[in-house]
Amino acid sequence: MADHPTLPPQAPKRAADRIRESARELFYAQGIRAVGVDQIVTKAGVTKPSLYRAFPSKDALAADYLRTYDEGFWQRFEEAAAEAPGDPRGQIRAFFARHRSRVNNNLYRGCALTNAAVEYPDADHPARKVAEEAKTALRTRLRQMAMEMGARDPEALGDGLMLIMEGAFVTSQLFGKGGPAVVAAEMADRLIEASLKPAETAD
Amino acid sequence: MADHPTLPPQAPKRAADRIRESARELFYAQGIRAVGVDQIVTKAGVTKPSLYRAFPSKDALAADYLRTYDEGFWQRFEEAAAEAPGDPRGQIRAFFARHRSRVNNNLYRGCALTNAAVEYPDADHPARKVAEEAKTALRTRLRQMAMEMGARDPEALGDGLMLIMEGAFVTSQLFGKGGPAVVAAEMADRLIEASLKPAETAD
DNA sequence: CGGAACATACGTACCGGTCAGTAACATTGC
DNA sequence: GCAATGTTACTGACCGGTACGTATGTTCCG
Repeated sequence: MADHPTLPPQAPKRAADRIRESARELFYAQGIRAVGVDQIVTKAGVTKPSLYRAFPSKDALAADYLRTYDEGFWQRFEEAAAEAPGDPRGQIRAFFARHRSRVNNNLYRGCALTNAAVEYPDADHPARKVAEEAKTALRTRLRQMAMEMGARDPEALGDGLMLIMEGAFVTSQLFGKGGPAVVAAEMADRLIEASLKPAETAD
Repeated sequence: MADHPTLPPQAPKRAADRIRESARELFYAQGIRAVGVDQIVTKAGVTKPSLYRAFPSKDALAADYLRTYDEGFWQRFEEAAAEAPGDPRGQIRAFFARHRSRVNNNLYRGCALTNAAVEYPDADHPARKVAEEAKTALRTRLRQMAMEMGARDPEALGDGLMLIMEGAFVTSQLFGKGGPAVVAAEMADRLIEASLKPAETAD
C-alpha cells in the first residue's frame, strides 16, 4: 500500500497524449487535410481548448504527428536492419519483407511523410518541412548503405533504392496487398547485385 | 467573304473550357482538396453556376481533370516510345529521360493521378476511381513491355519498373531537380539488364 | 419583313454547414 | 491553492451548392 506510483499503471493519460493518438489515427487513415480539429477532439474525448492549449495550431499538431511517425519509421527500419547485422544488402531485403507484411495487415495507407508532402506542396508548410527533412535523411542513409555494400556508384545505387522504396510506399496504397511492392525486395536485391564492384579487378 | 466560320479563329471559349483549364492548373499546383470552387471560377473569369451547369460537383470536375491528365500522360508515354520503335527497353529509357526534363522545367508536382489517390484514400471517391484505373492500365502496359523485352519473369520486371516510375514521380516532387529520379533511367536499365533471359542457355 | 416563343449561356445573391481558432468561466484533483 | 481540464458560446472566413433573374441569339410563323 505504500507504493505511490509516479507512473500509475492505469495511466490517466494527459489530454495532449489523447489528442496526439487520435490525430495520428485520423491523419494517417484519412489524410491531414481531410480531418478537422473537431473530429480529433471528439475522438480523443477532450475539447477544443485542450487541443489549442497543447498545440499552437492544427499545422503544428500535424508536424508533431509527422515527427512521431518518422521516429516510428526509423524504429522499424532499425529492427529490420538488426535481422542482418553488418549486411546492408540483407538489411534492405529485410526491410522490404517487413514492409510487405505491413501492407498485408490492411489499414496500410503508405508513408505518412510522403503523403504529407503530396498534401502540402507549399515549401513553407510545417508539415512539409518535416517530411522533406525526413526524406533527405533517408536518402543519405540509403546512399551510405550502398557504399557499405561496395557499389560502383554508391550515390546512384542509394538513389535507386530510394526510388524502389518510395514506389513501394505509394503503390501499396494504390493497389493494396497484391500490388507491385510484392516484388520490391527481389527487385532491390537484383538492382544491388547489378551495381556492385566486380569481386576482383585488374588495375 | 463567303466564309462563315463554324469555328471562329478567335474562339470565344465556352465557360466549361475555361473552367477545365483553370481547374487543371490549380488542382495540379496545389492539390485538389486545397482548391476551392470559388478560386477556380474566379481564375476562369466565370461564375459558380457556370461551373455547376457544366459539372455536377467538384468531385466530378476533379475526376474530369484526372481523365484529361491521364490522356496527356499516355500521349507523353507514346511520344517517348516513338523514340525507340520496337525497342521497349529503349522506350523505358526514353520515358525516364523525358521525365527528367519535365522535372527540370519546374512547376513539376509529380503525377496528378498518384497525388489524387493520396488525397482521397476512400475507394468510392470519383477521383480515386480514375486514378486506380489509370494505374492499373499502366501496370499492365509495363508488364507487357517487360514481356516484349524477353524478361525471365515479365510480371516481376514490369512491377519493378512501376516501382521505379512511381518512385521517380513522388521523389521528384519531394526533392525537385537534383532528386533521386535523375538516376531513374540508369537504374531501370540496369534492372532490365539483370532481368533478361540469358541469350542462350543449355537445357 | 416583323416579332413572339424558345433555348442557350451566363450572372447576382444567397443557402446552411463547416473550417480553424478563441474568450470567459466553471470544475476537478493533487 | 494551483495546475490541468472541461463547458459554452462565439468569431469570421470559407466550403460546396443552388434558386432565380437576365442577356443574346435562333427559329418559326404571319
